[in-house]
This record gives sequence, C-alpha cells and structure tokens, in this order.
Amino acid sequence: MPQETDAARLQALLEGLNEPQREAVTHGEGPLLILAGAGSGKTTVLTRRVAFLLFSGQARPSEVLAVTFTNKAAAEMRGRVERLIGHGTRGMWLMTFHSACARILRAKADLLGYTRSFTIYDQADSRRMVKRCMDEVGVDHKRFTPAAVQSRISAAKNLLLSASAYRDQASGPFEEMIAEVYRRYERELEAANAMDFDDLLYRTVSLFELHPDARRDYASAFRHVLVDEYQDTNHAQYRLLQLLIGGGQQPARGEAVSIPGHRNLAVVGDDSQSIYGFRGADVSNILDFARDFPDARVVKLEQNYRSTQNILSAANAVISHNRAGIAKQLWSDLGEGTTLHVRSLPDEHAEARLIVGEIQRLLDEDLATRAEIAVLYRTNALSRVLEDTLVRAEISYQVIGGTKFYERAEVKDAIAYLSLIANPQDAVSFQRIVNSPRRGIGQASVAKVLAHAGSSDLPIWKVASVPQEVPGLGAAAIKAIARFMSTMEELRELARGGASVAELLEQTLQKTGYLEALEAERTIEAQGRLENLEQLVDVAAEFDEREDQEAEDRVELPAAEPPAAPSPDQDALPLAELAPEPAAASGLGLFLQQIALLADADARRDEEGLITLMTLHNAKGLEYPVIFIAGCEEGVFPHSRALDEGGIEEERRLFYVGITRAMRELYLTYARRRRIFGEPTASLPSSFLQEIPDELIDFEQEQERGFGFGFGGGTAVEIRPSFGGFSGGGGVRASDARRRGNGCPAPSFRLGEDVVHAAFGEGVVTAIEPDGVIVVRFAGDGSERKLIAEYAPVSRR
DNA sequence: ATCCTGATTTTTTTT
DNA sequence: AAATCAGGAT
Repeated sequence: MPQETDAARLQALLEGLNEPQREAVTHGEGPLLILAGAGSGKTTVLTRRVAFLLFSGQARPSEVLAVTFTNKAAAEMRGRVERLIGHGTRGMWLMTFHSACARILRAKADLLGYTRSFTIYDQADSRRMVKRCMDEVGVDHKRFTPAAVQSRISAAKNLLLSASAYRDQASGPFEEMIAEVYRRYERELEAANAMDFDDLLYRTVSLFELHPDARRDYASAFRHVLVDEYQDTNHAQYRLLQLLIGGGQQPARGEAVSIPGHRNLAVVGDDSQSIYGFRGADVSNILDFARDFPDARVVKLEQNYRSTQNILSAANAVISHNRAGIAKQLWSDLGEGTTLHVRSLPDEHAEARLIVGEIQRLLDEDLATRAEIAVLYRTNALSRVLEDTLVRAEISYQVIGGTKFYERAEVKDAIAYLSLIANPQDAVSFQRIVNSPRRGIGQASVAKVLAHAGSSDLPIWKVASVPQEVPGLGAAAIKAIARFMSTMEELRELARGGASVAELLEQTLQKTGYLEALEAERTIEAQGRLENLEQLVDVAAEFDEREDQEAEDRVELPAAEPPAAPSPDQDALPLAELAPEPAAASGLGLFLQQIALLADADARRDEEGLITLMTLHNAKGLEYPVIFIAGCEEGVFPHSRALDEGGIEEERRLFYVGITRAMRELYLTYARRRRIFGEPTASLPSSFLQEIPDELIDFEQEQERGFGFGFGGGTAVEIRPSFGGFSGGGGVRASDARRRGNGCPAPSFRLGEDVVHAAFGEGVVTAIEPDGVIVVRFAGDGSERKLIAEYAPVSRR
C-alpha cells in the first residue's frame, strides 16, 4: 500500500478531534489512562485508537483485546471500528470481560478439571445451589437468606478469595458458616461442570496463575489491551489485566510480585461514574492507575459534546459534594440551554401523570420524538405506575431490565433442557426439568437421584440413565425416570448428529411433551408461554444463521489480515488455538453461553418509536435529548439501603450519571407520598435536589387533587403537603375516601370470563383474588395484570 | 405426588 | 402490591 495512503488514513482518524482526544488516539506503547468525563467522546477515542493501532502497524487485528461491560457496548464498538477500517473485525477480541473469559476458559477448560461444554449458571441457578448447600450445612433460612450468603460468596470471589482462603480469614460464627457453604458450593459447581458469573473471572485468573504457559500464550497474543469503563472493574478484573499485560500492582493490597509483560494497556473511565461498588467494583483501580504505572500517560477529556451548560453546571455542582476524586470540570459550547425542571407531586400516580403529560406535550409540539425520551428511576419497582400510565395514554414504550424474557419460567425450562443435553453433569438443569412437564417424578425421588450422584461421583445423566441402581427409588419413579432419560438420549443423539440449535430446540419441546402439556392447558396464559417459546426458537434460528454465515466467511477469506505488521513474537500461538471457536465448541454450547451472558442493556432497541424506561444503572453510557428522573425522594434516591456505610457517595455518582444523560431537557420529579411495600409512606424530596444551585432550576408544585375519577360523585380530600408531624395518615384517609367515593355497584367477575379493558383491550380473567382484585391476561400483548375490579375500566365482553 | 393457602418477604443497583 | 415459600390438605 502506498505511503501517502497510509498517512492519509491516519490523518483521517484525527479529524474533528480536540487536542487531548488526539493525544489519546495516537499514544504509542505503554500504559495510558484516559479520564473521560461524561459525554466527552470516549467511545470515539477508543474506536479510533483501535483503528490507529491497526493502520500504523502497531498491531494486527488478532493482537487487539478490547473489553467492555455489556454486549451492546461491544457491538457498538465493533460497528464503529468496522466503519473506520472499512472491513470486518473478525479476529479481534472485542467483547465483554465475561465473554472473553468464557472463551478462554472453554479453550483451556481441561486444565481446571472442567470440560469445554461447561454450563454458566445465572444468579437464580446459583442461588438455588447456594440454598441447597445451606440446607446441607443446616443453616436456618429464617436467620440467613440464600441471597445474603450468595452475595458474600460472590464478594469473596471478586476479591479472589478461594473457599479455603476465606475460611482461614473468617472470624465469628457467621463467616465460618459462609466459609462452609462456600466450600460445598464450589464442590457442587465443579461436580456439575458449571460456573457462576464470578467464576468466569475468578477461574480465568486461577488458570493464569496455575498455568504460566497458558498465561504466556494469551499475554503474548494480545499486544494491545483496551478497557472501557475502567472505574467499574473489580479486583479480579484488575488482576486479570495485570496477568495479561504485566507490570503494575497496588502495593497496598497486592503481592509485590512483578509480572513481566508489554504493559500496553489503555483504560478509559471516569471515577465520577463509578456506580457498581455493590458488585465488587473498586474505584481505587482507576484512582491508583498512576501509582500502578508511574510512567503512564494521563489524558483528561473535559469538553462535553452532549449537554447544555446548565445541565453540566448542575452535574458539576452535585458531584462536588463528594469527597474529591479526580478533579474534572465539564464544559460545553452548546449554549446555556433551558433550566432543569423540578416537579413536586402529591403521589406517584400524579408523578406518572405529569411525566406522561409532559411527554405527550413534547410529542404533540414536535419538540422530541419518542426515541429521544427516556425515563429513569432508581429501582425497577418504580416502573409499574409509569407503565400503566403510558399504556392508558397509548404511548408505546420499552422497559429495559425488570422481568426479562430469559427469566420466564418456560424459557428457562427450555434452556435447561438444552443445557443438560450439552452438559450431562448439569444437576441444576436436571432438577429443573426432570418433572416439567409433570411426569410423576416428585421431590423425594429427585432428591434420591441427586444424592446418589453426589455420593457416587458420577454425572447426573449417568445416574439417571440407570435409575434402578438408585437406592430407595420406587418402581413408578424408576419407570418414569427411565422413560424421561430415553427421550433425552434420543435428543442428545440428534445434537451429536449436528442438528442446528433451532431444530434441536423444536424437537426437544416436542418430544419431551412440553408443548403438548402447554397446549392441553387451553388458557391464554399457556398461549402466552407458547408464544414465548416460539420466540426462543426464532432466536435460535437467527443464531444458526449467523453461525452459517460466519463459517462461509471463513472459507472465503482465508487469513484476511492486513499487510503483515512487524511481529516480533514469531512463537506466539495462532489465535485459533487460543479460542475454541468454532468447530471445537459446538454451536449449542456457544448459543447457551451467549444467552447466559446477555445483559439487560443488550435488549435495548434504538431508532424505534418507543419511549425508554430503565434504571439509572442501565442508562450509563447512553444519552437522550430529554430525560426524566422519577422518584427523587429521600429513601428512594438516595436509596435507604445505601444510606449507611458510605454508600451515599455512590448514590450521588449515580445521580450524576443520570443528570449527564440529558442533552437538552432534564426533568427531576418527586412524590410527597408513595406506596412502598404496599404501605402509603410520606416522603421528603431527595437531598440531592438541594445540591443543584437554584438559578439552574425552575420549580413547580402540584397540589393534592380530589379523587373524582370523572364519575362526578368523588369526594375531594384536602391534604396539606406537610411532612413534619405524622406519616401515613394522609394516605389512609385518602384510601378511605376512595372506598366510599365511588357509588358504582361492584361488578363481579368469574374465573375464565372474557373481559374488555378500556386501555388494554380484550383479555380473560385468570384468577380471582381477595379484596376485589382480579388477574387478567390480555390478548393484545400477552401481559398479565392485576386489577381492582371495582375501579378498573373493565367490563364483561 | 400435587395442589392450595396463608405467611413471609421483598426493593437497590447487575455481568 | 407482588412474588415466593412452607406446610398442610387432598
């Protein structure tokens, strides 16, 4: 390739960048810290830097490892790098921390006593296993919840504490109990050939520490490592990076063993946006970067290209209340913009009405499109009222997070079937599906099979295949299990024979009688489940298609590497041996892995006519012209559980993240009364609101309104917005008034009755609950909702 | 073995 | 308000 073209290509990469951005993009070898304030173009810098490394011959595609936290972020980076370099990015390791680790572990699974078809347990799976271990140890559920124990174990793994190391430093009976559960939990995981999320990081570190040659292979393969959102890395990730690139350590915590390596590490992050402390993220990783690497180049990006100055001034003011981190002062040349809108409402319903009303106005007046608006909140529970109100207003929306598709029981069942086929040791999946649909195999029988597998040290599949050898199993159970396993064996043959994932899934649902059982139910509920399963088959089919496509690409473009860059590492292994894909890991395993590592944020759809609702955490890295932050109340945000142990600073950073998502308009709303755990509770505005200078704000307070409901006879209740004296009284009075205020005869509904709802359309009553509550599944979207029969606009069809 | 019901707990945030 | 769970009835 001619010299001029190269120079021109490099030049093009720097176009439109400001000075510090250029510095970051063109930095050569050695450690680099990019302190990227919100909206300062960090993804641009990251992607151009990757392209720069390739164009300047500093790295070949296969020598770049760029890690992010979500698949979405990885996909976005991939897309943008592709556009910059004009061809595919195959061969580049551009993925999440967890995917990269899963990939490494699959290639080297045997070194850790695993097979490459190990299963990845999600939090629910792992929790069930923790619970079982707690039962074994005889821990009282009333005193310690599995969730609490699980989170302790998770924290230990994030700190790279093994079960025995944890036991050695445990103090007091509580920690000793955790240590014992942890030990058993690890044993069970290994027996099941399974890993939890934390294991992916933890065991990759173990792999590299126990097998220096494996470490060396990867360390020399990746000549340049880039990390996004560095402020959210935990200790395991920190250590992993050390092992890959060599060098730095934090003497305060680490062992002072220096690891040799090229030290080509570029990290991007913002300590002010560190919001994952609860899952082990350690801000000191970014704060101490310069200490770990005294020769690091540090670049600060402070020009914000996203928000108006008013929004940035508010953000700067809020974050200044934290104990100083790394000083940054965001600025923008987009002009002052409008003031921030702070709104006080009597309760959460009024809050939702205000938000939806304002959205309606913005849409009507063409001030924004749906895709340009997002509503953020601290906890998922806050979305419910907002959703109801949006549905009534007939504004389409998407919710990120909350109840996820892949957590639906039927979807989890289907995946459990596939997991068991892929990994015959997967006891958790076995347990889940052995009696679903009902086959007459009860808890007692399952327990016997599991116990026998545990004591004989055989895979669960092997044990279940010869049920007559399980001690104490009844004749009926033996027959049922044998029948079940013969079906499973058949399916496994199918998988071995190279069936596509979609085919295998369809056959599984068919032959196990799962579909049949659902069809036999003949309820709208079951109908919805069947549709979900159809969707899952579609997902599998898409996956198969992608796989085929990639296989073709590989045939057509053998070694589509750009002109050889100088590579001193002649002995470096070709990437193919470091990654198990594609032939080695069956398509099924890869499919299961991808599903297991999906994040909520990955489900977000852009460029569609949808308002987006999500938690503040899920909003990190995103931007919207119009942002609403709901529930700005003391106890909600900052959350009451975060108020102790220094969590307030992290909450403030979360607020900072929220504010800086907004480009043009920012609404901060709070309710003076809100139902929490079903109890009406009086609340005060968030203390964070007071940290925003008055001159940046316009404030309006909506007074309490009566409960008219448009029926005419409603009794207006005057409740003064006073928080001082008592709490809850207003709420109680309000609900009394509500009960009496409506003179309509109570309509009664019967199970299975067809009904029609003013906003949700047609549906069927699937349950009757006390206090006049009915459950209706709606045909429109398959959703199931609880309604108060007396007040909801429903009638018999 | 399965179903039902009342009690208990849940709400932080998530790869 | 909603979901999960344990214990007891069938």
